[in-house]
Amino acid sequence: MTYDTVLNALGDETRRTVLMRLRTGERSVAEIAEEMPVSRPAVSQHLRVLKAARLVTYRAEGARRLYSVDPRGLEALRSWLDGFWDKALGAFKQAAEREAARERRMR
Amino acid sequence: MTYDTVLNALGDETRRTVLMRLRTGERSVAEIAEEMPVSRPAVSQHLRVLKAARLVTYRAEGARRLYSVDPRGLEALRSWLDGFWDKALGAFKQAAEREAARERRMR
DNA sequence: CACTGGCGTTAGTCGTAGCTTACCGTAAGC
DNA sequence: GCTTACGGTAAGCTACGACTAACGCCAGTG
Repeated sequence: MTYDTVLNALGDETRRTVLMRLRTGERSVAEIAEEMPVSRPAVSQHLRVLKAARLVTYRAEGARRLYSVDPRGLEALRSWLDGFWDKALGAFKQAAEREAARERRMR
Repeated sequence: MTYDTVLNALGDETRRTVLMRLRTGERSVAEIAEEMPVSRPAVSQHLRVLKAARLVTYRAEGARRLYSVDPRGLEALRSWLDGFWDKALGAFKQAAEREAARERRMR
């Protein structure tokens, strides 16, 4: 839902590789699992977490479910990152100026 | 060092709040810990992970260590996000076109 | 030189996330 | 109808990671 759900989801290595597989196009659960060292139910559980974070979606095609990347989760992460960057910019400036002052004293 | 170290570090809620505290300026370990529900050693361990991910730095001031945000980790995360976005863009387009085609069939 | 405060480190406990096995529902094909 | 693929769910186990407690180190102060 929010950015912290996204970061929790992306905190796991296996989930990231699942997401990588989907980067080039949609795939079924079995297709994802067979090129990974984990079982199919494990992939299914990871997909549930990724879906809750709005990082993936699926469309049903018969009994199969074709998963693909959902841009909304990435968008949430990006906006959080931008906001954090702006807020922290002042602190960076302070540090840079303090560093510059120290340099002047050294000289 | 790379983006996955950053994502592993940001995957923990406590580490994110530590980073939030540092967003407004540099602080010592004790200062961070006293406004959090965890002990000082716990904060210290989280700071070590954040430091390995280039998300924080510190400067020694006597026996104290004043931690502040390190832009390099955020930069690594941003470039990864941008790259992923570009790679996945093709897949988004495909999905959008398929959706549009389905809409036309429905009509 | 003691001594105190501020941090880091280690050892060890404990909770939880991730994995597997097994089971159940569902959709298509015979 | 029965059977065969596909996938989500439940139960259980294991292992990793987060936390605390105790100890040790270094810098400043008397």
